[in-house]
Amino acid sequence: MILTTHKTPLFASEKAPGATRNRVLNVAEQLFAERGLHAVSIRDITRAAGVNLGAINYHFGSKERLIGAVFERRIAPISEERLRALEAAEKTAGDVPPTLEAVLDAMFRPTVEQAMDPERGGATFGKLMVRCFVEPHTAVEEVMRRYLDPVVRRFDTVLMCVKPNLTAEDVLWRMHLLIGALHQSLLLWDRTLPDGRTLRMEPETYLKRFLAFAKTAFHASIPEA
Amino acid sequence: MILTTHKTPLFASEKAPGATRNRVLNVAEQLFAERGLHAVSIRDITRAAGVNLGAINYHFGSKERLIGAVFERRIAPISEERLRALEAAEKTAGDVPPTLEAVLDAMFRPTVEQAMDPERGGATFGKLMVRCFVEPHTAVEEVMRRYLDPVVRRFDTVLMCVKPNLTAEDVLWRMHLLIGALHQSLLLWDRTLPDGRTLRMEPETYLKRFLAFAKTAFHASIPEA
DNA sequence: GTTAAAATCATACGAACGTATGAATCATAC
DNA sequence: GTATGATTCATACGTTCGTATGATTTTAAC
Repeated sequence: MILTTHKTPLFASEKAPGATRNRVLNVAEQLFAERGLHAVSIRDITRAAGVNLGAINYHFGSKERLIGAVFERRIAPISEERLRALEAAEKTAGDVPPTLEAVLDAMFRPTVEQAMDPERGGATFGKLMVRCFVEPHTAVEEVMRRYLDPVVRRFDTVLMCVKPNLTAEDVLWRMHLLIGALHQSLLLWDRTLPDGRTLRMEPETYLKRFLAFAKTAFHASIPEA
Repeated sequence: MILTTHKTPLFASEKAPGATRNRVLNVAEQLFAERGLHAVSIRDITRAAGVNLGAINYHFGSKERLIGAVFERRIAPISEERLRALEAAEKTAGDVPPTLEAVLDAMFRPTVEQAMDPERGGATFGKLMVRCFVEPHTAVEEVMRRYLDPVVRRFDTVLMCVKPNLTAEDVLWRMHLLIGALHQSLLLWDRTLPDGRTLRMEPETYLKRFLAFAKTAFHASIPEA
């Protein structure tokens, strides 16, 4: 019996499969990053994407779920990369804990590299991520819990071995300070400052400098009392 | 000629002057900090404040202007404090530039102390400020430009004397990283983490630790190439 | 071609939005 | 008292919001 069924269709039209869905995701990411989650209506998105108003509710169910989908598309690979890099660092280190440098690299390199790669959202997603951290949205919070919490917990555990002189609270607190620093720099990445300057730099330079900053900051001794 | 006019009226009612205006400001600050600028309607505010719907447009002109007023009420004193503290540090130092520690203290102490003082908005305003940084709003941007730009420019200049081995871009970039770190910690100040922990600590402890973090981070050497 | 599912479309609904208006109420000055 | 300005109030306007619906078009399998 010969089955002529093919799962991957030969496109009769010029349109790629999921073209509408993807265009909506891209445009939504762009607009959300530029104006904020609440300030963008689904009409803004469908208009800019050149698709029908109903497209969003058809493909995503609701605006809420669209926001979740936009965020998840980028955060999922980052979380995986982070955990993979951390594991690699542990493997390299062998029986002793990995170096602080290696752990911080595993934590921040995935985000920075993604934020510098136009194919994966570039600076746009960087800004969106900051918004998702700040603007409370049920759908986003669920996605963040699912992807980010395990990462933070995992890194937290390792870092306590790397820096045994710090308490658990110290480690967590410093980690969050660095995440905040990262976000701020992503937010300002392509913004022109009041004096006309910009903070843009080469991706590799950025990564090196940020990691140097992070490593030094993390080594700060705890003040007495 | 005896004028019996008095500018400060003896209140016939129990209501303080500007009571409605102030209640609106307080409630709006609270709600904006909790839910974000765009997610709060003026009906939410007037309902929570127990005042008439028209009160906001009567006292502030528009929602936009209310947002500006809420933000300005807190950021103005902070900006003044920062500049005053920086001047004091320069005076103390005499002919040489002030220490990095003193400059960072002048920059961050006002915000932290305000964020710890319930009388001046406490943690609520800390969160609101983060939102104002992230959510673009015409009225807020104008206020931020007016108050924050001069401060950053002034500190920038001084810091370049304090750390002459850094370029202007380095100084600016590190300053923004630290501002991001500060904001993140304000945002998380009273948030319960997934494991039930919190990052709350004594104000004086917080300030000491953050300044130690900032000072160390700022001293980080620039990576080669 | 026929058929059924998937996708797109124009359109409508009720709710909530920011703002404006004019009457009612209050406080103060004479 | 009366007059005047400041404030509060109930209410209405036009717009935009997210979502739902049913018709229409497109796609893929036979």
